[in-house]
Amino acid sequence: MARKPDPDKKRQIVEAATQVFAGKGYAAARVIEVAEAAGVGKGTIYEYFRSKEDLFFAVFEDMMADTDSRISVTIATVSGSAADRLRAVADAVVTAWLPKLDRYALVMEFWSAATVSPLRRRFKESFQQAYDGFRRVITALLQDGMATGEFADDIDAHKTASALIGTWDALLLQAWLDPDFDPLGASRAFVEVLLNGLRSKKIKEPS
Amino acid sequence: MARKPDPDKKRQIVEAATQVFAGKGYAAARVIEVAEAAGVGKGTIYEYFRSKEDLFFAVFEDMMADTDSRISVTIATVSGSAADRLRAVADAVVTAWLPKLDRYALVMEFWSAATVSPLRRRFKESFQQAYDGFRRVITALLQDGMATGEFADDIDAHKTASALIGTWDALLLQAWLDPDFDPLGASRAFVEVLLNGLRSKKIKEPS
Amino acid sequence: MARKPDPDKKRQIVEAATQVFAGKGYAAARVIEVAEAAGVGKGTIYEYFRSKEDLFFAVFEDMMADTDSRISVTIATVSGSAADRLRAVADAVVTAWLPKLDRYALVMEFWSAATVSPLRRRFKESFQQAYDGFRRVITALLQDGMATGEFADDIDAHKTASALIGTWDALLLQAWLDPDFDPLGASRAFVEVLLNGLRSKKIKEPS
Amino acid sequence: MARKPDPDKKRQIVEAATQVFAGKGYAAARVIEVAEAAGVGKGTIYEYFRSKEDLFFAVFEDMMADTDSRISVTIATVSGSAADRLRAVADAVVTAWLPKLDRYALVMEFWSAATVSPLRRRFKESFQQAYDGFRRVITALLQDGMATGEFADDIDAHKTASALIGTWDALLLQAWLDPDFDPLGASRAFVEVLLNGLRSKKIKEPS
DNA sequence: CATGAATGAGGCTTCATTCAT
DNA sequence: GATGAATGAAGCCTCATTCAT
Repeated sequence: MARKPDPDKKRQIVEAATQVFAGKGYAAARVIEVAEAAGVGKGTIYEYFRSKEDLFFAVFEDMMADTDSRISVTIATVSGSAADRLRAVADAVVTAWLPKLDRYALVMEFWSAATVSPLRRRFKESFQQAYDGFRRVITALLQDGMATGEFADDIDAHKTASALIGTWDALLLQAWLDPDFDPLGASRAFVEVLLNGLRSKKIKEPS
Repeated sequence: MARKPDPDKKRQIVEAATQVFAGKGYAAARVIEVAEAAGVGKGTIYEYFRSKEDLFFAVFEDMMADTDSRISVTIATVSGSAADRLRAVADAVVTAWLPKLDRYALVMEFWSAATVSPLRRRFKESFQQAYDGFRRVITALLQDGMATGEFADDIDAHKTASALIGTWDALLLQAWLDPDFDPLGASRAFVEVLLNGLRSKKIKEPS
Repeated sequence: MARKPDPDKKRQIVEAATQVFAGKGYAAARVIEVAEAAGVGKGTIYEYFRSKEDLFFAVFEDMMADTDSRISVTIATVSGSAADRLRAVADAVVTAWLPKLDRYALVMEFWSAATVSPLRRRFKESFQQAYDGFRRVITALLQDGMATGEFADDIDAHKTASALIGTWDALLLQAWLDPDFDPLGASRAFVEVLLNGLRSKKIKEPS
Repeated sequence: MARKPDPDKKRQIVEAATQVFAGKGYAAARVIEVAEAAGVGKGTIYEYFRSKEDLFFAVFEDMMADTDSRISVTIATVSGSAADRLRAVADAVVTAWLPKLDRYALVMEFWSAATVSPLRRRFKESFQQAYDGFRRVITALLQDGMATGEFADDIDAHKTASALIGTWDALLLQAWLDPDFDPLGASRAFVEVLLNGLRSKKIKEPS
């Protein structure tokens, strides 16, 4: 019987693993469950991944790449005032994640794994990289606004960007916890307050 | 009469567990390690906690209570303008956590557990409760400022509060990831921008 | 506070243990449960018994002695024809056990322990002794009937006695299994058939 | 394709378990001992049985089925007078068990388990079923004899059957306890007395 | 390449027993 | 004597991984 070679099998497994890990968490997830979800035999997993942990990392990288690309696309596409671009990015981040809030649990899992696993370094680095990349984008955006006079010139762009990124992170977390929470609304309201603050000329120095 | 019951033993175990769980993560931590860290026998753990998971939840509650009480104290103590009180709260939150950033990993563990464990409901509820409590405090603070005319009257206090809380959360996370990151500085810079935005009369409506 | 010395405490513990072992079986019973049932501290058990197994054996001996004395009393009391005495013994055995069928489980436990425990020899010997004693009594009774001409003279009294004892054993077992089963009725009906057989002159030799 | 599933492995494990449980008792037996006796890994046991207890129940059912089938075969095979058939059944029961008296301990274990284990319902039901089935057979045999006039017509067939079954049970028990005891002889002698009693016309009513 | 039967290291937990009070 | 807090040996079971087919 000729076996149809399936070059997508790896992807198939990663996707199944994403579902399973998101649903039950890494520790509680069983390799056999991933295999079943992927519609392959248990042994097949090990044809493509050295170990469960390796598979986990593959899921992680897949997710990071996915998120990353969405943001990049948004940044590249939008034009207009710095404020408008910030609004667009904010909306892009939140809406990119909203439909897959169920996978948000995975992010927690990744953090958690970053504490524990021999992979911790890889995870942490990847996370930092992602954060740094994103922060750079936001920082640049803010500095752009400052350069054009749209924003006040005494803003610490880097720190503000850091905080802002964290805000989105946390809004999504709250949405995951509470299905009634409206992260997009909160994000928008918050961004407006922020933009307002950014535009003002006088910023009181932190004591 | 039997050996005198030691009322500190439970606390002693919780503290040891906090260390161990923070260091290696819940899944990787071994009950015997906790026992050794606490200087008790393995069986003793089970005199005080029904299971490893139960112990984990105790660690969680201990941390929540700890954080909660610090914030409450700050709120009760500080007086002055709404802005000053917000600054004080921000500093309190960040500085309360900074010295135990090493335990921040635990928060990740908790999130993770909230997804996975049979305790998930208890975790989620506790989390939401803590978040709600804190959000209520910040919301009240903002509304206070609006009532006195210190802040603009067209702010969505609740949403802003949600976002702000998340911001602190995430700043600490970044600090945990990157020892060079300065969460207090970022928090302060961000709060100033925010306060500036809050004080302005005209806030553009989100589209 | 003067402690009232309780010389019956040992008995108290044996009785509690009887209840607990009968209810849950030896293996499933916990020493603490016996202690609680006896209204003493866990450590107190070890003041009177070397180990859980030792306590178990004490329960066993207590039961054997109890049963033994009841039968002996019956035998000594009843007079009349051999048939009537057999009827009386049959009724005595069954009715002695009926009210404590709940403890019948204990007999099973004892058998079971006889297989396993380091005490196996003691158990087996005690059992055999009890069986032998009882068998001797029944054998004598049958031989008595044969001597007086009441029973046929070609009966194997010893073997018949063995079987008869086993019958009662097993009837009680069935009663324990099935609360609707009437061991007394079955015993009586069976004894009559048997007596009828015993009285007849012609017994066909087993092939 | 994976290693070819071995349809005998389950049987192999049940047989090993029968040996081990009979030898040391259920509680004292270790799963690893069964595994070693079966020549498989510890984990393999759990491929075929949910738990140690489950395995125990499988051993039980195996034994019951085995006994059952031997009796059934005997019943179906033998013809002749009711008395002859009863003799044949008696011999069949005793000789079926004699060669595996070493496993008789298991029956004790089963009774014990029926008291204790979460499986108690299943055990008890199975026991009762086996007893009921066997009793039905013997009852029918007695009634047959009554119908043909071979036995007296005032016999309580059901009760007599109950007692008779118990007798065999208990004879085997005595044989297990005492290697010198001759259960087949006792059974035969007893059956003859009994048959003699059954054949007589006048049976005194139990008071 | 794919599979899933087999494995065994290692975890959590129980509970009889000890011994300080 | 009495107690019950503390202990740790030991068992059942899970599940990632291997490898014969």
